[in-house]
Amino acid sequence: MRDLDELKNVGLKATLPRLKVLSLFENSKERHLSAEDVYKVLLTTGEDVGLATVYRVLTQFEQAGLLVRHHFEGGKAVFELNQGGHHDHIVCLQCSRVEEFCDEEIEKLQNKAADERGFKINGHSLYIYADCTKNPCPHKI
Amino acid sequence: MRDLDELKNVGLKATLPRLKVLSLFENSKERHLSAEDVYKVLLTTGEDVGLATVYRVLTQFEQAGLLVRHHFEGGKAVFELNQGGHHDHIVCLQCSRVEEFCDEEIEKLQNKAADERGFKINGHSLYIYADCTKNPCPHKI
DNA sequence: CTTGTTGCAAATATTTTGCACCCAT
DNA sequence: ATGGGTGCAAAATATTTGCAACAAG
Repeated sequence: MRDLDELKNVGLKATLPRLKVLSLFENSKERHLSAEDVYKVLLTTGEDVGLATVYRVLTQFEQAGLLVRHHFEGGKAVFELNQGGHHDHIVCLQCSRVEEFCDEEIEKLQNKAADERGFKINGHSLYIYADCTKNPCPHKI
Repeated sequence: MRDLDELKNVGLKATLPRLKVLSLFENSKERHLSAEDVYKVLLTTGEDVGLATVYRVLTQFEQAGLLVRHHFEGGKAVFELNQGGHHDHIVCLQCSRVEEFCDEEIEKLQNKAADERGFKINGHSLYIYADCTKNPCPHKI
C-alpha cells in the first residue's frame, strides 16, 4: 500500500514530515532508529523537519500501530516498523547491532506464565544481550 | 551478613547514605524502586541525602553487583536487590506493580535461540506488560 | 476555509558532573 | 591526616508542550 494511504487509514493527514519519516523506516537498512537518528538522517537529506515534530510523529505512528517503540539500555527509545509478526531482539554487545528472532514456544510459555499468575498479556519485550561467536561481528569497533 | 561488611566487601566506605539506601532495599515492601522513589522515602524518613548522591550510590551498587538496574517503559530506571537467582518481570499496566517470575523452560529456549544464531548470551531482560484479571488490582488508580 | 500540523523556543524530566566541604578509615 | 564521599547547584540528555504561522482536505 502507498504510504499516503497508509497514513489516511490511521486518520493522519499525509504531511511531508510524516511521509519522510515513514519512508525512512521503510527504506533504511537499519531497522531500529531513535528520534535523534531519524532527525539527523532527515537533516543530512536536506529535509527541514524539527526535532519536536520527529518526536510527535514517532509517537503518533506508535499509537497508530505503524511503529513499535523499544526501550533498550542506554536511555533513549528506539523505533522500528511494525510489520505484524511479533519478534524479539538479540542485541550484540560488540557492535550494538540488533538481530531479530521469533520463537513460538517462548511466546506460548510467556502467555502461560502470565495466565497462571492472573494476568492478561498486553505486550512484552524480550531483549537478549549477547556476544557474536560463530558470527564474525561485522561492525566490531 | 551485616550491611556494613557487605559494603566493605565491594570496596565501598560504609557511609550513612549508602547504609540507608541498602537498608531501604532490604526492608522495603516494594522491591523495585527508582532513584526518585529512594530519594523521597529517605526524605520522609528525615534523612538528609541529596538526589545526586542517591543516583551515585545506586550506580555504584549496580556496578558492585548489589543491585540490578531495569529499564521498564516510562523512561525512568528502577533498581532491585540482586539476590542471585535470575528472574523475569510482569509489569501491571493498571498500577505499575511488578511481579517476578522465573521459567526454566523459557531460559533454556532463549539460550537455544541465541546459540542457533551464533551468539553467546551475556544477559537478557524479559518484561511482560499485562492487565490484572483474576488478581484484583490493589493499587488501581 | 477550518482544523490539524509544524517549527521554534521554552519547559519538563531524568540523570550526571563540578566543586568546596565533610567524614570514615 | 587524607582520600574518598557528600550536598548543592549547574550541566547534560531526552522528551514534551505552548504558540503563532502554515498547509491538507
